[in-house]
Amino acid sequence: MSVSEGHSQVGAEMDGALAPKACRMCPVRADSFCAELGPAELARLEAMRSEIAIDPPRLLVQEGDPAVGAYNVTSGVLRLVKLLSDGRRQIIGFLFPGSFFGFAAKGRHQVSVEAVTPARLCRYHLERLVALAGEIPALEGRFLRIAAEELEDARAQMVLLGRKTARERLASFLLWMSRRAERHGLPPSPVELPMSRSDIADYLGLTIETVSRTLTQLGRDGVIDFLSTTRIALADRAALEALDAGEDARH
Amino acid sequence: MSVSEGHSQVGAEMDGALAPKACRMCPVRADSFCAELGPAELARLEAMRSEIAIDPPRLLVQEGDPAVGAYNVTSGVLRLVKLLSDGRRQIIGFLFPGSFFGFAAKGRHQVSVEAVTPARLCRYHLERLVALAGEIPALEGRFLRIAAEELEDARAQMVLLGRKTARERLASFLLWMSRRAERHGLPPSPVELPMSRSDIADYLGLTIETVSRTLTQLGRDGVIDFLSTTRIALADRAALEALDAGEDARH
DNA sequence: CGACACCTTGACCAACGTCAAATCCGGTGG
DNA sequence: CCACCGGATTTGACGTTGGTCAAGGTGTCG
Repeated sequence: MSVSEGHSQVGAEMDGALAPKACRMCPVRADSFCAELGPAELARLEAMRSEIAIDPPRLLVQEGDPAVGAYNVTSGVLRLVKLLSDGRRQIIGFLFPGSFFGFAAKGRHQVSVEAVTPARLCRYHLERLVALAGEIPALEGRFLRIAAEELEDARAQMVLLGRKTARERLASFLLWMSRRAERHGLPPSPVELPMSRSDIADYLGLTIETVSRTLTQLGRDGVIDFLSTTRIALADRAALEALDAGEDARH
Repeated sequence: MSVSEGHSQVGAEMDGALAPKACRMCPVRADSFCAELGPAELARLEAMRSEIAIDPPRLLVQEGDPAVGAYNVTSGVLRLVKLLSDGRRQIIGFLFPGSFFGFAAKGRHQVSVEAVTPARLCRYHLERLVALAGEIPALEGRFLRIAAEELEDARAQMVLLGRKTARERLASFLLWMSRRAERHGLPPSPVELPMSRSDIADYLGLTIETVSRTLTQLGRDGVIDFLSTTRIALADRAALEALDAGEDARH
């Protein structure tokens, strides 16, 4: 298992039949970097775009690969993964529809990207996209804003990983998923969890067992309700928010 | 205690006597975002620049402040801090000479910035700096690169905080300081630690006691040598690198 | 209906945190 | 130059959270 872009590891190329109008009709454009572009610019972007599909457990990108592609998620969920050499795993973040991925500080991707659910993405040639950004200041500004937002998320996650208890981590996670749903016009509760307990554990710096036990405990305490394993109603949002803020390590 | 920019919380304004040539003679320019600029552009930047000094334990910026300033460190060390509401503290990173600070995703700084040692910084009005970046593609590109590098650092730190043992965290930290020194033309060993044990603990997601005990243990094992509390020789770099990579949780 | 993957639960354990005391070290004043 | 002071650091004894190991459940898809 291994290897990278443009090979069988990656999902099949889709036919470009819809390409000319694909962007204009794209359901996630408002949430994506390409929202920044006018019609003429969008046409230029479309010309350098291809579409790919990727199903679990496929890798889109592997840690260490040369950074040749840049991607925008149109549907599905993916995870960003880093491994230690003995196999310990940390999930750095998730990609949802509208998310962008592609910048790499030193010419190589420093994370692997894997499908959590079947997903579709627009792919761009990174250098060409960077060149386009150099010509369109609004686009470069948008990328800068995306980077700043990701940095903010990463910093919040550092607090979670460095200082929060298991209960607080789960509360923060559930609220984060809830807020995300709300931002996309969905109800804030119940929350739908497309990723496995194992993914949640590796995202929160815990084990599967601790995630499971802690969720059970939150359920017993009436803070959440299980509609199913993957659908959770936030029964006591105030309690979750107190936990999220770290109001008291004892709860 | 509190509050923010432009007030007494911040160090005194320095006189601009050297200003016209200050940038050209600046010892950290090669490491800073302004390295990107030609003479004419540099003059424009200088015109919007002021210089400040800040001594511990002063705050340069407080979490939640509106983001009006952007800063470049010319000397000294600062720390980026986030707090939970019950007082638990996570240090998100350190700023060294040449480091840039200022982007905020939603108009407000999401971290506090505090002096670790007496420090000097160039200060810019954030909006004007952003406007300048909009006019100078190379500058905007540099900012994007800075953001990408910070993101990479943050992601590496997420692995550390989520998955590494105390021993591995200290090894990673010491190597990181060593590599940083080396990049700036200093010897990779001994490492000089300008920050307190408490800062190290809050950066690594540990307690002071665990930091102290773990360093003592690394010393007993011959991996490091204490020249003083704040100067540490890396006696067995290979051992540190094995720990850093997470080759085996048992060591 | 059965197999398999995923999830939950239980018993036990160890790494790291907490609480407390001793020691070190730099700065100050005699 | 030396004694003293106070904060930082180290060390020690002990407790707790979350990890490990090991069974059971549960649900989903042939």
